Amino acid sequence: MARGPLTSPRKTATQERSRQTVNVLLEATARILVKEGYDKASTNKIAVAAGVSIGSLYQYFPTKEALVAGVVERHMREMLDLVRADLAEVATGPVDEAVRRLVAAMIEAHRVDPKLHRVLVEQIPRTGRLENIENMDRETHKLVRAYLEARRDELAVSDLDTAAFICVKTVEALSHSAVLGEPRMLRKERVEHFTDEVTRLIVRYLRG
Amino acid sequence: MARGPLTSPRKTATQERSRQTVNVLLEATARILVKEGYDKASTNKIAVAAGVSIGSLYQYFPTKEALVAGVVERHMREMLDLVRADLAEVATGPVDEAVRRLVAAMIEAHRVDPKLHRVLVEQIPRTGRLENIENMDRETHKLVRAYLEARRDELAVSDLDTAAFICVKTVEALSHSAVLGEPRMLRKERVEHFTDEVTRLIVRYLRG
Amino acid sequence: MARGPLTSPRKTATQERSRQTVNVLLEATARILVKEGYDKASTNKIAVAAGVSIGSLYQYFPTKEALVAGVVERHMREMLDLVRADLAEVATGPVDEAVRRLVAAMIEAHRVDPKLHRVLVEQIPRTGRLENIENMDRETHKLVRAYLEARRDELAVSDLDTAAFICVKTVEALSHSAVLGEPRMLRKERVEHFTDEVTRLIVRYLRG
Amino acid sequence: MARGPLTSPRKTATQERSRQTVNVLLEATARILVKEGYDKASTNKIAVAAGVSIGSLYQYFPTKEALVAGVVERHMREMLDLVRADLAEVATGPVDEAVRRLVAAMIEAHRVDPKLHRVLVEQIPRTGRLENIENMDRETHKLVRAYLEARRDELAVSDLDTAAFICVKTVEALSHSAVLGEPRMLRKERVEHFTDEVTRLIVRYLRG
DNA sequence: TATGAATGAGTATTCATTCAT
DNA sequence: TATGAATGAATACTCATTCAT
Repeated sequence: MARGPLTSPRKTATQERSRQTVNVLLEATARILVKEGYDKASTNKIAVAAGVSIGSLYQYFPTKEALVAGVVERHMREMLDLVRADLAEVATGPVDEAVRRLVAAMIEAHRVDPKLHRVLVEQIPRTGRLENIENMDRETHKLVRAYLEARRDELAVSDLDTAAFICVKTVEALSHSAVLGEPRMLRKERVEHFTDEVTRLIVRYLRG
Repeated sequence: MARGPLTSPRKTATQERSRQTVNVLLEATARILVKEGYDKASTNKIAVAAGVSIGSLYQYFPTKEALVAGVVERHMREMLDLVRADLAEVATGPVDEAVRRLVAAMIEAHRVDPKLHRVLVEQIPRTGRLENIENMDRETHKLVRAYLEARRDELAVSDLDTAAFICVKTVEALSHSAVLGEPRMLRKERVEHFTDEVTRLIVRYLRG
Repeated sequence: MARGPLTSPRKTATQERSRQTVNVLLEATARILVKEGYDKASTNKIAVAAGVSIGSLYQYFPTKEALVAGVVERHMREMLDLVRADLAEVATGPVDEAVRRLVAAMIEAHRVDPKLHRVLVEQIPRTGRLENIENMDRETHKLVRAYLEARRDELAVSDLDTAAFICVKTVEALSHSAVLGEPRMLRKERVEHFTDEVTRLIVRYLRG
Repeated sequence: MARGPLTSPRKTATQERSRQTVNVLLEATARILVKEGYDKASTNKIAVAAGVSIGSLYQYFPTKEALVAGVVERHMREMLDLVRADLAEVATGPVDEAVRRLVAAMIEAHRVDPKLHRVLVEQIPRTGRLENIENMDRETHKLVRAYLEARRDELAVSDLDTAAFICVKTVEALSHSAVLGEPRMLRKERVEHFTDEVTRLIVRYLRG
């Protein structure tokens, strides 16, 4: 895209500054959400924590909902990226390997920022733009469904949608509960065991 | 009902009136929680909806938290009672039958009041008395673990705790998602199918 | 005291019971005032502390103000009685002895229930029946003025009212401040000294 | 005003506006305290009286206590400043002159805003920042004690602390009672007389 | 006469959002 | 474009008092 020298679509200083501010605000929001919980995370507190005036905050995010949605989307994207990357690597591999990777990736994804994840899942009111918190699952569902479809003849499943639904929800729920509710289940010496068990659960279901 | 001569421990009018008020308040709270969500469910609104003065509300529930906790506990008890009753009936039966009952009961439990369930799970801040929302899972875990222990020699599981954890969380998550997120998966003609699938998932895992 | 049989103005059982209840209520009020302060001393709390129903409380005292006024009046009467008794004993004695007794009595009076005294003086809103908290001073003023009048020719005062005003207010203020603000000034070994000083202050003023 | 080259620390418009708001709030608070008494002086009423939104009130004073403390401190400072100024002028003068000035100053101080003074003294709950209402007396005590120390050899007092305590409390109590309780004692033609009497009381005590 | 459940106006305080500078 | 003072509706909760039983 960049032909000559200096023609590269460099961001203007202003654009750069804006991006900066947006970033700073999202990070401050995440921090405050974790520290104070959703209810006590006021936009004024967030602005102070970000070192940005409340006026500027509203320049970039017109409502509190938009601000929180920003954090949610960023967090979910991060998690999804991990899963997507891992799944891509095994997209053409055997089922047991693929499932194991899915499980490991999902656990890893929940470890990106467990405290933030908990707040987002447990406390954010699902209204407006925030209704779609479960988007990640929908995306994962698509990926898994596509994989199952490709491997259909190896599998003993009647209904691809139900199968994908079960795989994704199950792996997600177990990762979530293990990371957030039973951290001792994921101590170094036991992660392997846990991953094995979940993998077995899914593989047997799929293979029949 | 009172045959004997005046000895029956009949409730006083006063006690009866109090019990009434408490009930009315819990019901109104549930209704408002569903209609407005946790954040907008103000105690004043609830009192109006209950046809009770705000003063009376605070006579019975000293904080908003206590009021919501009352609703949570009642709802969780209802759900748990369903599961417990069904599980008791198959406590000595074969694994596949028991699992099928667990799955069916869990779906049924999530159908008691799905909208309320969603609000309670998604929006209630886990602080103080409200921290224990997941108690139901803990109770169910105990029941399932006891069952697995009794049937240990039929099962191919190494670690009872992990196995119980996986069973409960998985069935709970799938029921929850199906009832709340994919209601079409539970249309009359498909409930059977869905129950079959989840049962298969668990049974194969346990039987090895 | 009772000569004839059964003619004594004996209180009926009912009257006795009423008097009891009133007493219990006044005592509970004083207790709660000391423990919680005026603002947090609610009539409901007082009723509970008195072991009396809120309904009964309002049968005997139609408003919170009346209840507190009861306590104020009782307390002020107790204090005043002490002063009056001591003053009566020296009503015909020499000035220095009388003043010393006034000072001692005033200190004693402030020691009857200093914590209650503080609450009554510092926190009770002076409205309605409560406006007259300073009544005690007015009574004492009369007594002292009468004494000064009787001894007028020994004294070097031009104006009896001003002199009485100065005596009473001064002794009262110093007793109050010593008892409530500088308790170390009234330790056993120093009471004498303090009493001496205050006595000297007043005697010199009066004697000229 | 700004002669020099732009270096004058001129207040920004913003700072000026803030200072204004604070002032307006303190004045409204004093007004409402006088008109309604402490208990009925709600923050909302005060905000309305100040022509300021309730939100702004809380921007500057985080609690009702802080607001009232602001009024108390300002009022006590005003009173103290009067006393301090007068005392400074006679710090090296003879005892009778000094005492007379102290008495006159104290009366003057109580006349700054007698109604407000009454409310502050009689109704403010002594908790937190408000505990120190009697600070003025403590300050005055220091000043008087220092004076007495300097003049020690002219005086017939054994104990400087007790003497200072007696002087300050007595003069304060008499001024307070005269201004607030017996205003007729301070009518034009009688102030002189009253001041004389109080001065005599103290001077004789000190001189022995 | 005693009871205590019920009342509801009133309180201090918060916080998302606006807008003059 | 950035700032932060200002806004005011809304909130959880209290308490003196009433009145049906």
